[in-house]
Amino acid sequence: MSKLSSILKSDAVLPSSKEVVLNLLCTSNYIAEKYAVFFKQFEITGPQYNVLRILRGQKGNPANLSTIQERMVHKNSNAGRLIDKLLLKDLVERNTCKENRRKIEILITQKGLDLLSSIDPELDELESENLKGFTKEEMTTLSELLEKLRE
Amino acid sequence: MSKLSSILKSDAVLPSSKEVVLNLLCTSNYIAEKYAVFFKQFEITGPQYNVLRILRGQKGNPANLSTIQERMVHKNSNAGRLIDKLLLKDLVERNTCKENRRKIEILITQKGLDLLSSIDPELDELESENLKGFTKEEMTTLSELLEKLRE
DNA sequence: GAACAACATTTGTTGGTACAAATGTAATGC
DNA sequence: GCATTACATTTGTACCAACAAATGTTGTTC
Repeated sequence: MSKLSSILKSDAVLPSSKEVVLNLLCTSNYIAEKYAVFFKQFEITGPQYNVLRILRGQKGNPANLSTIQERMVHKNSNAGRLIDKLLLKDLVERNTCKENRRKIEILITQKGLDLLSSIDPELDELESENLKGFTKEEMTTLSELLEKLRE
Repeated sequence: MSKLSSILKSDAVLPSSKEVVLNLLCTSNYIAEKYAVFFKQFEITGPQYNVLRILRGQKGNPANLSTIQERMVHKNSNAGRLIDKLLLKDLVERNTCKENRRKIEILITQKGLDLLSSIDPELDELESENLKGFTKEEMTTLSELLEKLRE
């Protein structure tokens, strides 16, 4: 059972608005934890994967810090320190930009690309597993309602 | 605009399953951030509020750490250190249990209760504001779909 | 060209999450 | 009663989030 009441061990009757928010937070935690466990096998974290994905999307062009920050799921994370961690694992390369020495150029390394290649098929599997009980319509409805909540 | 593409600055077409997950994470961040800003006025954080709520729900009976942990939205948070923070603000009281000295008894203070009283009406307002565009049916549907995702 | 503002990143600090290990206490079996 | 086990909390470490301040660089204005 994964009802709110059993997660929070409380039988209190809540207004629908609180129930929605608590469901949102609990489900988000649940999914985030699944991802964390998944990424751990690759000795990486979710935010670090996010950075690598963005860098791969650059298709060879270097990205600077602010661009990465903008595109991350967590806008307020400190991309600089995430890059530090990725550097230690040789998954990215960092150079100061010659034309504008305020900027730094960040590139994904071949090792980084290889790691992503090994992660992606398994991640796809995890994702379809997560949503295996859902019809296409339910997924669309859920996405729309979540989007509406951000308005 | 709060569409995923504008949040993540990417026009990539994603499979529905990835889209749902990203929408979930983005919406959860969005809401969590709103709450963080809200609680900040009261010099408290979301998890700390969560602990205070649980303690108030005890209606005068002390709670021990493991009980609090169990009932929290974030199960893996370190309730012990949250209690430390609350102690510094005199919002809770901590005593070692006389019958079983392994346990500690945690109680919310009058100051803590007063703080909750001042927070609650404003929080209710924030919550109904968050969901003001939703019909009752939409809220139910959203809660159900979120719950289904945890199965 | 010196002062100033704008930009890009780095650093520092506080708070929380996640997990493992250590500590102290109580109950159980022999 | 002593060792073992289970229980409840504390402590330690690594990582991320949130935010403010500092640093270094470039562009602009007078």
